[in-house]
Amino acid sequence: MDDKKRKITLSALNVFKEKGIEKATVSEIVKGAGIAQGTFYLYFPSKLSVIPAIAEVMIEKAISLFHEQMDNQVPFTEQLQILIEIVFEYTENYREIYALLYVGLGSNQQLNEWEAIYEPYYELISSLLRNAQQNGEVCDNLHAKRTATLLIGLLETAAEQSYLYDEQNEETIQLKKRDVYEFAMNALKTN
Amino acid sequence: MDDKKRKITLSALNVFKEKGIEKATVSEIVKGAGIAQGTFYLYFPSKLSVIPAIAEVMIEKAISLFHEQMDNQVPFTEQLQILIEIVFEYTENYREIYALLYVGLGSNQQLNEWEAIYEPYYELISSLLRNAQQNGEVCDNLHAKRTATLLIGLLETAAEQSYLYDEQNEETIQLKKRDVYEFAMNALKTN
Amino acid sequence: MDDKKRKITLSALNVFKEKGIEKATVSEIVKGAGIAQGTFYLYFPSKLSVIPAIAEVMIEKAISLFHEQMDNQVPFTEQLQILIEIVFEYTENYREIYALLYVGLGSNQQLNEWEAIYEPYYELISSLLRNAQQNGEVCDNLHAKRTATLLIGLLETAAEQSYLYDEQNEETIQLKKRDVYEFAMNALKTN
Amino acid sequence: MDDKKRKITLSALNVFKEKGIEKATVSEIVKGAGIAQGTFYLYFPSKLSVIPAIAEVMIEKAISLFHEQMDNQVPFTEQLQILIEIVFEYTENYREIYALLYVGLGSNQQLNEWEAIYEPYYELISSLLRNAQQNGEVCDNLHAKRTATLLIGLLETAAEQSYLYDEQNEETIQLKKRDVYEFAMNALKTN
DNA sequence: AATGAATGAGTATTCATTCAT
DNA sequence: TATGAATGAATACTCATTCAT
Repeated sequence: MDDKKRKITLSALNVFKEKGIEKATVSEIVKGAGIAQGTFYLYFPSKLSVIPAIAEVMIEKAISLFHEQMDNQVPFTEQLQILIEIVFEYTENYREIYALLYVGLGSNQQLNEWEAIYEPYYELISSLLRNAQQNGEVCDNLHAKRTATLLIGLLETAAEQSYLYDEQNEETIQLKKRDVYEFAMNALKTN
Repeated sequence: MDDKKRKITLSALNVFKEKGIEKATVSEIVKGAGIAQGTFYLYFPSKLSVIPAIAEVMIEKAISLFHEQMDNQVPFTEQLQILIEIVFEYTENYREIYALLYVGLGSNQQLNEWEAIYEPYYELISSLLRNAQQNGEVCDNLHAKRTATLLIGLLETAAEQSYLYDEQNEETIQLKKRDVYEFAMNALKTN
Repeated sequence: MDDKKRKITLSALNVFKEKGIEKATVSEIVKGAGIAQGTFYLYFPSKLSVIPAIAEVMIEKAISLFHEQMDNQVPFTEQLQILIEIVFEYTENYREIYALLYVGLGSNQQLNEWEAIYEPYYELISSLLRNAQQNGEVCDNLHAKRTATLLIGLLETAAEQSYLYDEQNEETIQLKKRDVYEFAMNALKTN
Repeated sequence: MDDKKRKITLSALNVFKEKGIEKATVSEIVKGAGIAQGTFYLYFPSKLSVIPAIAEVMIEKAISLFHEQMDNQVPFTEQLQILIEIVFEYTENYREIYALLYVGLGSNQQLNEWEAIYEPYYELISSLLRNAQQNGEVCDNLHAKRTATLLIGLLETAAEQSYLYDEQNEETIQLKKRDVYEFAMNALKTN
């Protein structure tokens, strides 16, 4: 991505996170990016059109977290725990912006883009499941890609519930992680 | 709820659904409610303060769908299918508004209210699970309330994915329902 | 004056003093008067129409201050000092509302009323001057009524300057009183 | 002053004069200034913040009237008459706006600015008095600056009374000028 | 006379976007 | 490419006044 385009995207990410999409001003975004007001419009046609670029950046972050922390050598039980840690970690940091993007893309009628952006992430989890199936750790009957989608949905929802509703002490968060681990493991395991 | 307050809430629900919260105008809301502009402010202090009232109405609708369609006499496998139908049905109708409320409550800093409003719905599913546990249809080790929360999250996420990403033909939706049924049933069943 | 009318007038005086005429609300005025919103309009046709009633009350206060403190037996030099004290005292308390009324009456196009309301006060000072002229303490050539008008204007302006501009320590106020006493005494005395 | 800022100030002066500060609309002000609505806010943060700029313009006008009409060569008796003419002239033109500013600055809590803005005008009159004192035309005991303040107050009040109360025929105005001339001359002259 | 719920006209201010430089 | 001054459309909220009770 062009250097300035990236600067704008990252600045917008911060401003959207702090103010929400509607209350964020282009003026603040360009201030954060260190460019002039008009320059913004050389790279994006409108304020809302930055949103898909932000979504890309966020999935990049999730995927790079995955590559940093995931270990292909360990058994699936452990891999699932690592995955849960990853999802909880990025949810904690990006929960608000994630919800904003979800709505923002909706109002922007670019939901199809949303799916395309998520695609590589789903694929990553799919291959994890396929490996586990080959090792007999995960039930063979499950369709890897579709199950990956459900699994990610489950983990993200659990993380959101954790950071959204609960009083957010370390204890309840650990409890939630264990709960969702048990739930998912049961759902996936060979009988 | 006061008659006028309810009229305002329902009108706001419709307008928010069509335009989104930020682009909705109080002027349209009152037109829909058949009252004068100033009257709105006798019942709500601001445009955003209608949001919790809408959330209540929506949970009411979900709960009444549940009471209409759920059958306490049938086995849990069938109850789960009914539950999936219910969640997919209200998600189809209220997905956008649901997401809007999520963000709206957030910007309104009333997220704790959100949990309180959801509470009776979680409790409803909990009792379903407890009955199934007594009948030996669901694994006894599971904590009913916490599992209910995860289960609802899973079903809602699946429904959202279905209506959000997919091309929304009847076939893929049926496939998604089957997938999530299998996934959840595995997660819950006694071994 | 009718009891309720007086209650409304006094409440309006307080609210106007605190908020200014434009920012004062009828709602606050009636709250202060302990009556209902609609009752206000049984006594006054509009918010601005209370202003002349307030002006009357204020001149009443000035005149009653005069009757309380003025001593007809003492020489004019001393009477002038007493008059200065009176004007400074009511200016300190009612400066803001006085200015508001001045503008308020203007926008209300009732300036002629303003003069009529002031009339008894001017007359009071006139008779003071006439007495002093008979006693040879004040120059005989001066037209008592017209001089009274100038004198009141001078004293009120001096008091306003004192409370408006200066840092309002007791010392500068005493200095101002002495200045205006000398100025006025020179202007009035027989040569 | 910036060209646009001056245009806005002068337009606001006119609109305030016609409608009063509260009833004046920014929309009218910008129409009069020949600029767009938003441009107003590039130069002033709010409608009320134009007031000090107007006050400056008005004192400028008073001072330039003074420089045009005052003659340093003539005796003080004549200078005082010229001064009275000046004060009556600008009071006639700017009485309403002057009162509005007085209240406007008050509600704006910028009364200290008001004094600072008036300062050069007071200084001008002071030097007039000092010259007259050197020529033995004005009593040496008087403190020039403090007396100047009282004198201006007296003249402005007299002019206001003249244009405010009286029926404003040329005769009563001339009478008022003569009255205030006698009053002031007595107050200032050497005995 | 008294009430107070309902009305709806009216306006300052913001900010995405443009365009002359 | 880059700038940033200028634009002007768009809207939540207030509050004096009314009127059915």
